[in-house]
Amino acid sequence: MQIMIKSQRGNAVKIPYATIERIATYLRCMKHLQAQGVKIISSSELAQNTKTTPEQVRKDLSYFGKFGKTGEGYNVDKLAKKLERILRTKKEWKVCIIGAGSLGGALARYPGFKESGYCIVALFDNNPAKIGKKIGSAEIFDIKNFKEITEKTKIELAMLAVPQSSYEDVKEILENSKINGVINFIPHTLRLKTRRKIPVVNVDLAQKLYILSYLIKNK
Amino acid sequence: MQIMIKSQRGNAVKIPYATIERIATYLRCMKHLQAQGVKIISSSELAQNTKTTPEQVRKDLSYFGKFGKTGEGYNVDKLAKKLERILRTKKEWKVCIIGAGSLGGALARYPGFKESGYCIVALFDNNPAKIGKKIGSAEIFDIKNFKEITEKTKIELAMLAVPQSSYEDVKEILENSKINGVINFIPHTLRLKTRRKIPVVNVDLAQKLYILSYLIKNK
DNA sequence: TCCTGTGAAGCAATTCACAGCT
DNA sequence: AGCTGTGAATTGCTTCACAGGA
Repeated sequence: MQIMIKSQRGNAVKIPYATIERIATYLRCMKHLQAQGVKIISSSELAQNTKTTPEQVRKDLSYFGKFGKTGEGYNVDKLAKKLERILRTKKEWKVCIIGAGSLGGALARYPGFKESGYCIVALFDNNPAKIGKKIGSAEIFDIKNFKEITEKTKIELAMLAVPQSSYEDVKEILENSKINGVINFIPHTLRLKTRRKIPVVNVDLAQKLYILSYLIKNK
Repeated sequence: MQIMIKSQRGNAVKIPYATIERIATYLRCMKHLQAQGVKIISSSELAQNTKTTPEQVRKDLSYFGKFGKTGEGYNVDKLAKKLERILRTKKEWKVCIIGAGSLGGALARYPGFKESGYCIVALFDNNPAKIGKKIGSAEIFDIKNFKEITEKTKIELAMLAVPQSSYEDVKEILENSKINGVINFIPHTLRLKTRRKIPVVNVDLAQKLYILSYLIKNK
């Protein structure tokens, strides 16, 4: 899977999906380095911290511009800013979580989202006992009001953390909403059939264990 | 990244990593079909359910053998069994979770692991208030006893769900243990430096949001 | 001397196209 | 007629190797 972008000169360029994944990882690494007060980093050091090769780092970055200084490396603060700009248009995205069970609750409490500029502003559930309660600063709303609340609050992203049995219901709710992107933790490959194309990132937790046991068996 | 396996005839074959990921997804799909009572499925139907192409499905499966019937499709029960056998050697793997916070707790309660044959048998934490309590059927133990308990109980897999600040400590504990594989939810690229190679699958939750916002921006 | 940036080469994965079976 | 299995062709990704700048 490749992603088209416009280059600085205006001509279209194809970017490998794997490059985007690594760019996000480089950014995370930059933030750690900033916290440690590191000012300059070379492609080989960055590669070591992200399980890749120096050439790969340089090639990945070169899709988006020239960020380094020859013979020296990359300025950590500057590169962090550039990578942020590559990955998103906004400073803060508003995110909701569908499903206020243990997984939904854990996602709501996960500190990494806020740190990265993704703000969990609401949860949705169909359990009356949960509605009205708060997790952190995010309130739990009735899933019936999903469309209304997300549109009023301008929530663009949703994370799905409901049990498998609610999969079809949630799919329909999303298709009728104005949500712009979805992270799906339900073990089904989600494909929303709407006119406008809504990107979906599927995360299957059990799949990770299958892959792990395969790797152990065949390492 | 490619993975070498021995083919039926004994010669080594390279398998794309992406193929393994898809095989795990096909298996999940097979289980849904079994639950629905579907007996036969074609490569094109399977492809539709897993966001890929029929050719890709057939090619993926062909690395491991011939599982279909010409002109008909695949027997769901039979294929499910075959895929299980491709992905793992054991019926049940014992898994522990390091970190009994909200993420660790959510993973311990996640029903999908047990359904797939991965049994959460223990959690580890350093908070005395939590030690001795239970989540589902899994007890929370003192992280100090990690090596002893995992070896005695024959736990092979670990999932990391501790805060970033405990990253270095946990890394050391794992390196001194007999754990055979790790799923890492800490936002650091984990690379264990031990003599025997321990496979690690890194899952960075915030990274998924970065990717999503990139896809929205460039769709 | 050291490290970036990048065309070109090499390698890997996917898609095509069709033979073959039922 | 319909669907699998698979070499061959194609496309895409990574690695190489080196020019060029500090």
